[in-house]
Amino acid sequence: MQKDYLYRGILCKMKEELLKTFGTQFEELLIDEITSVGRLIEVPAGETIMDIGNYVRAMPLLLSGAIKVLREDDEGDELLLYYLEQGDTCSVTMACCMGQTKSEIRAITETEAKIVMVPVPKMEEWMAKYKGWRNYVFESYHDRLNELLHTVDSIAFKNLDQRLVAYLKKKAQLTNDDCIQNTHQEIAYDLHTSRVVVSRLLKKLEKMKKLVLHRSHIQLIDL
Amino acid sequence: MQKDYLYRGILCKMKEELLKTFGTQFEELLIDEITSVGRLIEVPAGETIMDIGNYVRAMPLLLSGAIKVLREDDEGDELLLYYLEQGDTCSVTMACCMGQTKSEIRAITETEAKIVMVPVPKMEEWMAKYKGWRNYVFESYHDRLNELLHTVDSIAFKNLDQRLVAYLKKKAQLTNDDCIQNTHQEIAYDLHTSRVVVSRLLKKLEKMKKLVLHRSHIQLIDL
DNA sequence: ATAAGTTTGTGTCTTTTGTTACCGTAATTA
DNA sequence: TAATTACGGTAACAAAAGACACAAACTTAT
Repeated sequence: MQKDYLYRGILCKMKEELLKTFGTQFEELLIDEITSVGRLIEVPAGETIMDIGNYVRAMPLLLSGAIKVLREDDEGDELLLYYLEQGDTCSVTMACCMGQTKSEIRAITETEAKIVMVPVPKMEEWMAKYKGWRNYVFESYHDRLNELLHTVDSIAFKNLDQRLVAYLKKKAQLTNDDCIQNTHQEIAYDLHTSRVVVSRLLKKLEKMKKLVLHRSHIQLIDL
Repeated sequence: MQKDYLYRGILCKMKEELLKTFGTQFEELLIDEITSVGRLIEVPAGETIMDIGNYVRAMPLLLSGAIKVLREDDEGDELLLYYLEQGDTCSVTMACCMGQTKSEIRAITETEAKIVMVPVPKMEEWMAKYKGWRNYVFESYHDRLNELLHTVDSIAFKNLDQRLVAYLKKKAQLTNDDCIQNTHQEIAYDLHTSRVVVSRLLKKLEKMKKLVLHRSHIQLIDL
């Protein structure tokens, strides 16, 4: 009895969350289906929710928080590709589900995140059944492709100092905070460079009065 | 009378070509539909079939030949992203069709190419109707996403000499010819670097007996 | 309080890549 | 045939980024 009550409470909360994020683009019936087969999880920051080489059995719908998606080189060094935000899903993961192939990327929660996991067979079923779902899946692919294109732009066409500035701006926007809570080493990992180089460039930006450096955090002034 | 006969001949040829490339993955009914609404075009090498900023009204199915897909920076300099080959379609273009947005990329025929152009409204219709089409569209997105990931790898993790070797190998595979018919300047454009740098690296490879340089073409020996 | 670890600043050196300039030769055109 | 253009080789130099070494400042654990 008590348990059943609790369970219904969780479902209610989940439907509410789904409506908040997807209410305008998903059919009500679809939302109900997601509520009944999806699993709502709340993940703290810094958790790896998908890793390179893993097989994928479920597709994530991000209700809140941010997830960073990255790629790894032969030596195990990383490169940030892009962030997922509210309403996004991981297309690469999706593609892996469908194709039964291993994941090519790693996904780590950047902040605390609420995620609904949808089992793979359902996503195929809904594709034929709900236009809203079809459009969503396509738009996701579209968005991710475009984001990857801009990632390519930034690493192929921009210098490290420009990339660093863009990185800091994006981070501030994501966390809604002008104070970046990262060490130089962490930033270096994301940009796939060395700590020394990041420190050097940050110092240059500080001299240009664009930010103020502190231990383990950076106060943005005017980028 | 005469015209009608000719027309049927073209349709026959088109269906035959479609069967050759897509016979195993598309339903027969779908092939018929494509034959009746699609437009078969034969494009010589070097033609721009899609450009940055263009709106897209049709989706291309590549029956034969190769298409290079590239990105441009602020100064108008280019970077090769990947090649499309037989059976491929341009997902970025597709995404633009659906979303009614402008193209983010340029597509140029690398060799002579046979392409079937499918009007946008049909691709949506078929998505609900044919499982074969749905799978194809998804696989295309998947493949393109993965190719872009490997493009990112190569520009972020590899040195120019490694990228050059990979470029030459790919080109030889595409044209099925160990002799690369390009000037150093053309290669420099694709790799987004300068002619001098390409000449330098090619000379190094020649000294290592990996290839032989000639005017306007390069004979690969052992890469 | 001391020791150990973390974080950042800085100097020097090397490698990689980009830039400019100039020359010789091959190909094309007048 | 002469002039022009395209292509490639090379040297010299500059800029960007990476590698290494070490010190100073700050934090945490003992």
